[in-house]
Amino acid sequence: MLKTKRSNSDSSEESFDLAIDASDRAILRVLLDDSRKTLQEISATVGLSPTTCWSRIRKLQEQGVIRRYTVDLDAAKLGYHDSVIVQVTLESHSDETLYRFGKALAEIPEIQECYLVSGDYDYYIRIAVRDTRDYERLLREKLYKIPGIRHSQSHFVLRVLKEASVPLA
Amino acid sequence: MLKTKRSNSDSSEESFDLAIDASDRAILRVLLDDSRKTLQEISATVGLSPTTCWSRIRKLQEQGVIRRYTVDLDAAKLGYHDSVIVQVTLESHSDETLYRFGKALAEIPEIQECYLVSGDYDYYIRIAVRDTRDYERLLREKLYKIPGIRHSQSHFVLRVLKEASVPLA
DNA sequence: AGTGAAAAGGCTTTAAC
DNA sequence: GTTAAAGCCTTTTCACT
Repeated sequence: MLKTKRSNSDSSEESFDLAIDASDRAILRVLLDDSRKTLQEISATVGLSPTTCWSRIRKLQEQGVIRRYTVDLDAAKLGYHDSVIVQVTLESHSDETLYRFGKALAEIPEIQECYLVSGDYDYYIRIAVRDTRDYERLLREKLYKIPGIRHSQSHFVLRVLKEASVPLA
Repeated sequence: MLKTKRSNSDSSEESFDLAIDASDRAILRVLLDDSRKTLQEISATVGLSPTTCWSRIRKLQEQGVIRRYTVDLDAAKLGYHDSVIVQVTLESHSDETLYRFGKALAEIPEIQECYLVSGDYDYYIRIAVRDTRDYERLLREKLYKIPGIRHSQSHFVLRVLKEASVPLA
């Protein structure tokens, strides 16, 4: 097994590259598309026996490659018809400010994604909103209530071309 | 059943608000966290019988609220240790340019998310990269190969505070 | 590592309340 | 919406290669 020391890693205790081969990736590709496929169906696609697929899947779970089984929901059908990307610049870039701000953000349920990025220590946020009025309310009542914002810029999402999923090249 | 006509919707043929109550949301919350929970477990959490949960889940699937069952993968464990947010401004804002550019973007597997946003008709993109060298290669060999880019700005993701999931407030 | 058969258990459906 | 029950199919284990 190839083990390569990695410098960074904020999502794993293991700092080694895992031995994931083409069959594993084939399995993951099937599960990404439909995690309720039966072992027989998976087996037919990847060309291994159901049992082998099962033990590989179990290993992938134990390694944490598969973090969880979940559902993909249609936000619009739940009333969240729009999405807004907000870029926030903070007044202070101290560790404490960054930490406090990040924690406050994570508690807002409408926030779908939130990244601290390099450059000017900005946050990139994507918010799900019911409509423009809801957007205005969210910003005013929730986002701007968090102290420490120097500046923010919003962009409405006009079209979603691709949504999150891990590449398996 | 309350039916309200909606103006926009690019993800659904149905342009009505669906009748989703607190129990449905409770079920969805369980499934988001673990879509392999048994009906008995779900039933215990939401306080309805397994059969009722089952028929509600089936309805949610038919309505398209549940788009698919999938897995949540750890990108870092698959070798994608970093994430970069790229903001792209196009030279032309014609329909054809926007369409062609968007289509070309969607074909790049490393692109995790891609949004066309209002304002200056920019694209917001998040790319999964193996490391900084991989990032440079991706930009040079894939992104910049697409014609029509006026300007682009990259921000490395330093910390992920929250990842995509639909709010169920 | 992969395979195949066999047991244990859950899903799905129907029917009655 | 609920309970009960039946058949079917999966997952999971285990012994073997």
